[in-house]
Amino acid sequence: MLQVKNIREDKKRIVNGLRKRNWTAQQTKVVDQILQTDDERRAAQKKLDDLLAENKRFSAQIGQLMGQGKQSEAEALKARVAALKEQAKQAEEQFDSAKKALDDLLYSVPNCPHKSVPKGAGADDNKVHRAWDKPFPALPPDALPHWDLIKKYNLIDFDLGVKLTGAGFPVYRGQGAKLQRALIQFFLDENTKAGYEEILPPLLVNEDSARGTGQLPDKEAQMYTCERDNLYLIPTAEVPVTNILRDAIIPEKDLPVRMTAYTPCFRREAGAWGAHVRGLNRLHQFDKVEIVRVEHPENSYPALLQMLRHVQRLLTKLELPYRILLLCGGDTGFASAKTFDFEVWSGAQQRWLEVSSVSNFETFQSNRMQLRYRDADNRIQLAHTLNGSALALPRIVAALLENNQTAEGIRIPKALHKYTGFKTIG
RNA sequence: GGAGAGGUGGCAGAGUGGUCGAUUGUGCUUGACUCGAAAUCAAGUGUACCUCCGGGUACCGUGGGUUCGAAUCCCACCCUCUCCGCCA
Repeated sequence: MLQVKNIREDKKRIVNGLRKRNWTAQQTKVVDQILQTDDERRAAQKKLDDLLAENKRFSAQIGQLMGQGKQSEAEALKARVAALKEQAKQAEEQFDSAKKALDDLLYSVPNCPHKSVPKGAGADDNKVHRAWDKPFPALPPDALPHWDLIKKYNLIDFDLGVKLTGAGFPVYRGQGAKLQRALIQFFLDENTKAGYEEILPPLLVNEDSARGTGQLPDKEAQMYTCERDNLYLIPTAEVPVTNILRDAIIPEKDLPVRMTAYTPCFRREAGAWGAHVRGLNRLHQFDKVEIVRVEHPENSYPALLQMLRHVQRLLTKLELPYRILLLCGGDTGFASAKTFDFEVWSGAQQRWLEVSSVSNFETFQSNRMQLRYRDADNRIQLAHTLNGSALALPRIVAALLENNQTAEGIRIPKALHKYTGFKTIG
């Protein structure tokens, strides 16, 4: 969540930021409401603190008097304290309600987009950051979409998934399963080479963790829950991996922290179903390798670009046509200040598929989870957090299958040969 | 699942109603000694919020309660460890 301090210091910047998310002038009034509520909270806290301080002084006096055996004087003081206590109770109620009102408001406001983020309402307003300027792979006119290729070569069985679990839970088999494993290992190896520590985290997280990265309180509908145990199935590795550093104070010399993790991801995705979500385009369970960084604020935007270059290298090695979009304000995720999406060209579907989203959250997550570093002057500051997919598997597989189909089978890119153990599917 | 023990500062570990935000040890930082290091000595060393920048308040697993006063007493919950059972 945003820091009240920042809103207070630079309200204009925050309001302008929200306008870039296509907020109306009316909606941005919440910013004033926050400042006003914060004033109320501070006043209430001052009042409460003063009353408590007074109470404490009396209590100490009573203790002294009792020690000296002056019972009657002590009793007299007790009577005076009783009135104070009533006031303190009221002050506490005022403080609690102001605090809660403030938190509710803060939770409802998304991150302020970076100054380089364009204004816009949705996907149509995104800017192409890097276009694909080479030709697309030449496919025969009867090229098959991946859902047909999957059947043809018996790589993934959706019907079996329905039998075992339900729609959106595919069963990978044979070369399909091996391709999955190969990609995971390829990504992890590449990420490790780039300096990211490999993490294998739990797939279930508790409430604190879900709140830390911003899945709670709002987006509970997105997650599968284990209510009996009050746990959540992770929608992305970002959740357990970033929360590793929840409530931590990192010495500045240990920055940046770079981590990578493969996990299955579980998403309920109550939303549109139809042609665009056929096959591997949208699933309830899918595999993803994630990269997470914790950075010094001064270094977070250079780090974001580094992550971009890293993901580009992965796609280049996989020989996939891709483009990079800079998301506009309206399309940028709630917690993010700046997001780039990677899309690969899906030759048979003749459309771009999102395979990675790389974001800088600045202090939005770290403020929520108290992820801090100690600077050279020994001051404690919020760190910046970033993450990105490197990469999400299903759509990578879709593009690989579609773009590389030949009469003799599906060609596997060279970089994967040592992982798959085969050069073609078929 | 059953039985027991326990959750206190980076770590270890005291503290069973008042001057305890907390003894002590250790670690860490700085200084002294030293050619340098070790050892030794001295000082410092939690977090958050508020502030008239003097200071104030809260936090001893979490939430309630008793009391003028709670780390300490009471209630509920959560978690960890040990043993048994089950199990990859």
